[in-house]
Amino acid sequence: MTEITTDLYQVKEKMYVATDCIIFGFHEGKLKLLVFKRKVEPLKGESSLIGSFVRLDEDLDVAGRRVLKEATGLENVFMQQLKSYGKKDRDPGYRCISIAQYALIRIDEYDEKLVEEHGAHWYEIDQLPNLILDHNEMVQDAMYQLKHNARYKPIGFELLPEKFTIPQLQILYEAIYQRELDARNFRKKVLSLNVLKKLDEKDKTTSKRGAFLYKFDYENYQKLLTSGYNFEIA
Amino acid sequence: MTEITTDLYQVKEKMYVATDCIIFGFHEGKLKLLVFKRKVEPLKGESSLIGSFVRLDEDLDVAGRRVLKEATGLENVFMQQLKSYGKKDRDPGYRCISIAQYALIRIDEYDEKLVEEHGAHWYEIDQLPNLILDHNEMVQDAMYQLKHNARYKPIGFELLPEKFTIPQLQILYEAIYQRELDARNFRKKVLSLNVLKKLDEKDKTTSKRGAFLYKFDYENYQKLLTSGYNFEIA
DNA sequence: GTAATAAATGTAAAATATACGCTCATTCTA
DNA sequence: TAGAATGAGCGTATATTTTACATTTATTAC
Repeated sequence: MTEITTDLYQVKEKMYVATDCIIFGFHEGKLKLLVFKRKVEPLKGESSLIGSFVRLDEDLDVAGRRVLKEATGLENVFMQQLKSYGKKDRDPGYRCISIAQYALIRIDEYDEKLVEEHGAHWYEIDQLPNLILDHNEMVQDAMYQLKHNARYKPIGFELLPEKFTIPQLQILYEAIYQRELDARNFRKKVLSLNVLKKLDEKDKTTSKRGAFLYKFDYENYQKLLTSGYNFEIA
Repeated sequence: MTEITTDLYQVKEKMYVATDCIIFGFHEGKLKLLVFKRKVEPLKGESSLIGSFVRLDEDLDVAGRRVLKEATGLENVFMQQLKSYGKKDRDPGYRCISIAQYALIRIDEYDEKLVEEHGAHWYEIDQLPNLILDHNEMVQDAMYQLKHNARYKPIGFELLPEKFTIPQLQILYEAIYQRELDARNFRKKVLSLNVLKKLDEKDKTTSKRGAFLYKFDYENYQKLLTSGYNFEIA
């Protein structure tokens, strides 16, 4: 057996490695978080993020996607590592570190039944219940990260349906930044990024006139990225 | 025994948890990385980051600081979690995930003897040797993170001696960003941040006239932070 | 056909970033 | 001890970006 990672020490102790998922969604103009109810003791009935142990034959990111899929039915969504939480007594039962990963999902796409089976519930981001262990901290950190990332990468689009209007996009960014944005300036800015494809369709659910639908232009985004473009949004 | 973290699964498998340290320094106008030589098989003699298993009774960040101290003798330096590396086969010997943490140290402060004992060597950041396992990736990620962070948090100061001149600070930022900066604009910008205390001393090692020494003003920095100040540098 | 509603557009002022050249303080040496 | 040499330190003009703000337009409902 090879033993590679450490030079300094012989102290080799195994521990549990878990991953917890911070699942963001956007619905009715509100940024929301998917919160679960524990079904087993201890802390049965308490609110919590959804998580799982990482299996020995499973990549870390694969574990996150497995959890997400089992909780929501969704695959191929935006998911990114947030941070590891490794205080020695973070879990009172045994030593376990958790790598938190956060996902951005289109609420119209997830499987409600699956979610219900897990006792899940969407909460508005500023009306969250108290969560077990260090999950509150995870959510806070994820929220910070989301705000930060949304500013430089167009990840906001991951939370919207494939087709969306500029006003919808603005409301999303307002929810992320938790402040109001100027409609004219916002429109100017996002259009100037050249990553939106205007469609010939309109969405008329919010106005009589209707707002044009757009798609995110992944190809052009990639092209601009490699040419060293700056994507500061809003 | 309580079992808290997971709802979904009973699959509970322990694994090794390691931490690897990416140690940046700044010396002679160059950004450098501390690289170690493995002293044990397998891969004996290969270049590597320094790391250790995380102990069962040890917080994750404490483990990072322990490794850093044992490798360099330094405590109380800037250290921050980078990312977890968790591919199932990243270490050919056994399943082990590693949480990479990066440190910024003042090269004039570290204990050379300790470093030598570990077969360590400072490499310029653009002349690194090949490293074992996924350590190259860790360094790349850390470099990206450093560039990014240096832009919004005044972490650059962590790499300089306590007293430094503006031209020195500029050279550091040039090393981090890997491009030249305009001396007049750089000076204007950093001074406008109001986090530098000008001292009455001069450093005359690089010019006849001498350059005034400054200290980073942590107090004022904290004050400005809480008042929501924007710290974009360079 | 008119009232109502949100979508869409433009421009001027303020703030910020960039580009660029000269003087100053000090040391070295002739 | 005068003056040449060197990097430190400063200021201003221009370009770019951000902000603030008001009106018209397309469509539906009555």
